Amino acid sequence: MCQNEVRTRYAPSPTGFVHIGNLRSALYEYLVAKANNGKFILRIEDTDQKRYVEGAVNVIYETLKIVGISHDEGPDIGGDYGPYMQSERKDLYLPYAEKLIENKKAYYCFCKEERLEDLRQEAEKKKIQFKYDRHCLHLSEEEIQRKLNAKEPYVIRQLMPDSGKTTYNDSVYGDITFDNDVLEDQILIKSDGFPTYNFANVIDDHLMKISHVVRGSEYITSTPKYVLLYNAFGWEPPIFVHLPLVVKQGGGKISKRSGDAYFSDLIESGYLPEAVVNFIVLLGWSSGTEQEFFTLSELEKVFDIKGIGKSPSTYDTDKLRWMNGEYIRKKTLDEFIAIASPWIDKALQRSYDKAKICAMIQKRVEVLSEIPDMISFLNDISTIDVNLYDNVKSKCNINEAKRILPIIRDKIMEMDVFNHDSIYIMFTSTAEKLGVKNGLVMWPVRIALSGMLVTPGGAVEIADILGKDEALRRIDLAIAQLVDIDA
RNA sequence: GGCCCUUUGGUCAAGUGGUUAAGACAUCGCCCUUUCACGGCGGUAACAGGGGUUCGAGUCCCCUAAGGGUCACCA
Repeated sequence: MCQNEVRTRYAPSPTGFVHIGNLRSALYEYLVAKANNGKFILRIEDTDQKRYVEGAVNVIYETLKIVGISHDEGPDIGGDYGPYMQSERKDLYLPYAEKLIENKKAYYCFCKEERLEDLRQEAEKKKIQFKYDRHCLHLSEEEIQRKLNAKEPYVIRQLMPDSGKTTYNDSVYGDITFDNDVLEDQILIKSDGFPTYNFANVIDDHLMKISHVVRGSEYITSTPKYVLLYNAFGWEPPIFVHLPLVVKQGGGKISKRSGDAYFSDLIESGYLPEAVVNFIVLLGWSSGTEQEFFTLSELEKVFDIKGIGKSPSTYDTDKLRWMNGEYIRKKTLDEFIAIASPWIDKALQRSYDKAKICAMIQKRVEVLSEIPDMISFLNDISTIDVNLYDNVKSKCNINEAKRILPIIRDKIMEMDVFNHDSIYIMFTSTAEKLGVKNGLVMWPVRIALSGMLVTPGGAVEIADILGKDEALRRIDLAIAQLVDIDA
């Protein structure tokens, strides 16, 4: 294997859902690897047994699959550096921690959680930052051995230097320096025997030969601790690539309550995976060109770490909607029929020509979930609000409707061929004969056919979809309603 | 609060000392037109503030402010 191979990893913890910030990380990690002919590894970080969620790992596989990201190594497909499920690696971490203890870079801690809690509250009262007081650092060898023999629960803590500074280079943010004395003696091994994320990520990234650690910027402040760990082991740290956060409108981390933040929600409400990917990759990354539409495979070629910005970006649904609409419009009619069908079926109680409906709505749909409301009038309509006949621009009003509708009804009756073109000709020739604008004919017909002020498509398209019989029925109904109205 | 990071229009953003400071979404207006939408054309709108450095600063430095992140036996 090539020594300088680029290897990145997506290391989610299986909490049940993948939100878009998380998905964006996965995307960037994938793209950093692919743009450099590298490998993309999936590792599941399930060291917190308390947070285990049934089926969550499948959600992750499913999400990656829908998005079109495929991993080169992972729990489901194996690889040379497995296992890829951290819980299955459990026993591998302790020896590393013990080695650190030997080298005086870590120590056993037997402090009870209650004691820590008291310390924490005390610190809060004094308004100072809580930091473990190293109570157990000074235990004698014998004392430690005695407690160990007595099976007292313990954790292992990393011993931080208490002076000096630690600096590391980040590909996005540049050099970042921390005073060592702000670093707490963090826990490496928990009392249940599992490693903490803080320990496991370092061990695993090293063992799995991860070259670029790509992750959210919330890890910036804990990275010096990891660097110290790499140093303690004498390992070369990876290249760090911290990503600016995606925040919700108004600022703040994306959370469950901030709307359509979960990828699965987006898909269920009719956003296209490729649109979401395209939108999300542009949140914090720029190609430097004017191009704004990218397929995944294009991104695999042009993605560059240099294009990643430093400032957090807002998750703005307006632009996502627009972009989704663009993707919908770019589809062929057949493709659109395929993705719109479930939504049409959901809305329609009677059978109409789906292709005609799709041709009509394709340019008007931004998100698939809009479809049912858009076409529900095709089922049936309730009593028409006669005020809808009033329209200044087409010079229509109730009286004109009363005049025009019966004429159109008779014309339709005479038609043998009832399709888009013949309907259009019938309307326009009628208008011509009457010496009025097309709009004056189309307006009342469209209202009579739909009962709505705004419809996806005009009188011709709607009549065509409804068919001769239904169109006639609706116009008759409208006429009957108008008879009793004095305007 | 300590530490770290960020700051170009409402939003996404280009910009790497010299530009009339791009482009996109949104918004507004006009055109097209069979309502709406699509499409076309055009408009409004930004370098957080203050000091430096420099012939010259959105670009470099410092301070202030605002926002965010982080301070767990979560990741």
